Amino acid sequence: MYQPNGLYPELKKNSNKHTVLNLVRFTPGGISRADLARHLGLSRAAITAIVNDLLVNELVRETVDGPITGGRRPKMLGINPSGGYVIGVDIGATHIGLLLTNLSAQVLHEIEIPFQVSLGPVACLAKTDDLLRELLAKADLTLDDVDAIGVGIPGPVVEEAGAVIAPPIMPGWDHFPIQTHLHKLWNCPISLNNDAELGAIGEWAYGAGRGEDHLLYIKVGYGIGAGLLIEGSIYRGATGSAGEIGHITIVDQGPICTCGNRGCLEALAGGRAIAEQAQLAVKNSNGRRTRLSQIDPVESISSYDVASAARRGDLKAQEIIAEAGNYLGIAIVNLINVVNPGMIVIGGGVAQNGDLFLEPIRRSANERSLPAAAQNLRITAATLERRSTSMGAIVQALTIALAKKSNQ
Amino acid sequence: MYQPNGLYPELKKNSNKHTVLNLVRFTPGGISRADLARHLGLSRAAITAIVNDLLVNELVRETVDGPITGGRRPKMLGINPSGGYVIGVDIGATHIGLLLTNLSAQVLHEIEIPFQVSLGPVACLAKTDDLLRELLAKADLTLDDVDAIGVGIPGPVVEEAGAVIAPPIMPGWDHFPIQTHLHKLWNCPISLNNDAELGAIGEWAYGAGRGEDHLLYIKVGYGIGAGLLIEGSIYRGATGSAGEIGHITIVDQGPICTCGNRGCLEALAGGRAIAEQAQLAVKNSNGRRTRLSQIDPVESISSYDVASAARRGDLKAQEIIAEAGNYLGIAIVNLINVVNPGMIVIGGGVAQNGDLFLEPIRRSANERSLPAAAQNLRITAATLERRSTSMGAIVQALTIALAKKSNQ
DNA sequence: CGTATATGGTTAATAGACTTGACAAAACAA
DNA sequence: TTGTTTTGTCAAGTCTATTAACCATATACG
Repeated sequence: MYQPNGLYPELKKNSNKHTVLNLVRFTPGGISRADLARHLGLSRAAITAIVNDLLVNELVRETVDGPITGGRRPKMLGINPSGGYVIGVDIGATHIGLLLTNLSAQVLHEIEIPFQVSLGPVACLAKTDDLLRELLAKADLTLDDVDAIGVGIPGPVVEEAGAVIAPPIMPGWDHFPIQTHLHKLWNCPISLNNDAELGAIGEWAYGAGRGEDHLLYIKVGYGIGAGLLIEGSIYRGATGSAGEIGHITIVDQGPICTCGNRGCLEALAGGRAIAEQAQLAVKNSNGRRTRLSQIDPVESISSYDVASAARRGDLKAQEIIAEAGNYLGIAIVNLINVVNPGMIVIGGGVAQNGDLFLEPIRRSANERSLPAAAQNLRITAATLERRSTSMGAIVQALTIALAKKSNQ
Repeated sequence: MYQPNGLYPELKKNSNKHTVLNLVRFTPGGISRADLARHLGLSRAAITAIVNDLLVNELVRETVDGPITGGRRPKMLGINPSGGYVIGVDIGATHIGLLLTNLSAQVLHEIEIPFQVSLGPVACLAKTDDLLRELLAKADLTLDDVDAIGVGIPGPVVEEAGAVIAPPIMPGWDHFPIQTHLHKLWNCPISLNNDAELGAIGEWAYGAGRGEDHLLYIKVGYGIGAGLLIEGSIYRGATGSAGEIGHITIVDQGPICTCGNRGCLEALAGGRAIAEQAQLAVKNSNGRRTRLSQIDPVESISSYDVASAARRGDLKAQEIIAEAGNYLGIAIVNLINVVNPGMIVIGGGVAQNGDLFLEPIRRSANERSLPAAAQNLRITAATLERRSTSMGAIVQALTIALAKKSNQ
């Protein structure tokens, strides 16, 4: 089951209590005591004791009668949504998004604005602070009402430092103490994570990857990153930079990448690459009218514009998207042979094109990866769409909030 | 600490007892009760009880006085070597090797012969059976004296089936019931694993990767495979084929590979590719005398011959080895960004060339992988040399043997 | 040398988590 | 209705680990 990261190691005590809490959290529709006993391999009596403890602390509540089983009907348990709030923050390369939810992860309020992360940490975090206070004002709440805040950032996070290391698309952020800075602003427990990791957690908890033991989430936004979830916990590697697939080499002497190398995946299939190719195509089209050429100035064409034009039938845009899918397919075949996931979920703006983008990937996977790994592998688009990362941040925040409450 | 695979799930009970046993097994020079208490986060009193249980069952024994600590000198604990034997079997693409050890993994006898795994499962397993009985005869033992046998095989193992799926270098083995077949022959607990995974375990337990939490072992033999050890346990992925890196694409329209695709790593840097390039080089050398050209017939030149010639100064052989290292470097950069290991250990025949082979790899890693992942990453050659895989098989066999004895 | 202090290991009493086995509650089937 | 099945609870007992005391053995220092 889901095990949170090492921030609150006291969770190792009372481990069954926390496993129960996690099963209640992540089982759609709730779960009965008898099912908990079966999942945990404990007696029903033991579960009764654990659940009673969670009931008196008002973390969990009995919701409805469960399905008919041929005997006494089970009482379903769910997280008690009242008694607290959490916030999820998604800082992307070109946007900032925030969600406010109750303790059962139901979204109460939401804000999203365009913002360039390259403007640096001070400006970006100040803007994030403004937005967070705006979000709280909407809900008529203050920071004291918030139990925990999860934050996602598009670079490799070193957990102990609460900072990112040399992130190619985040100039100026290297080693900036993000976690400490935010803690000073908000005085509230904060979980800082990589955006693709959070996307994986979000889709695993509430989206397309529900219940999958070996989930690989690939985020194709301005940059490209991957989050790997193994039996419900993030795999971060030795120094926290696992899944940084944006800078693996795909074409030996390909286009120059922001990281300084050539032919990186991100420089071929990332949102930035897609936008640049579309701009180039419009410039070379000699004024022929297409959906893309109507955008003015040409330099403002974004990957979202290309994606939207492709969905509406623009042939050049479709070609650009399919080509990006093709490059991503090559990278994914390597990932399949190395990681052998049970499911791959593709998120980020470009992935919302569905099969146009996914088909080249599926084709590569079937043709080029080993049968042992390609059998039973599902490749789908993210179902939380723009919210994958911020819902993942909510999951992390809830983990902290619920752990705090259950140890009072 | 090391957790064995799911074969004997009753290990989940008495988990601290087994953690103690594993710490005793894998700590060089043994470990004291006080250190066990610190590692496990238990009281010294609890450790005393657990250790007494292991002592009366003769699994563990007090060895020597430990180092001076400024107080009473600790008594070191080690595995009791007497009372049982295990066997490790390494079935490679072109050889079969067997080790016989006592319960503290000290090698008592050893056999290795050349053998083509492509001759098929029936012939290969019959030959293995002959060798195992020869090994037992050498030690004046019978199969009844053997507690468990670990077996390594160069293809992706599906644990539940005890078989391999579509292994490119093992024609005729697809879905053959290896584990059942061997169990009928030997009537003894058997652990069947992929050879690269066992290499990783072997180097982690007794070789270059001791104590490393995120170890990637890469085996460059006739084929190329990788084993990933995360906090002491093998990562197998969803269907058991994680780490099959031999067939990731390196050169888009490169040479044809045994798997049917083009430009696979194995077809560029595997032992087979190295041998073929050397044979070609000799044929094109117009009779110039080199170390390699003295081998007759030319078709019998193996990757071991190339490696040995390179070590003795043959320039053409060195060039071939360095080029293979270069291709492997490209693949490893991708692995570093995806898996973010703390250490990479390179094993297999070619790796015994040391820096000649490792330098191109280290150079790629530093130039092309992300700083967050490349910092603190060590890349070294395997120290168990030809025994990496068979010692890994011994580790797996010992895990079964000790679990059996401690649950009596 | 004797004494203070630190570490290593054991013991007995105690606390907490889980199991066992019995039983009531609530459903279905005849 | 009665019998069967499943869910949930209760009380007694078991097992594991903790606490706190103790002894054993080392160093440091006057």
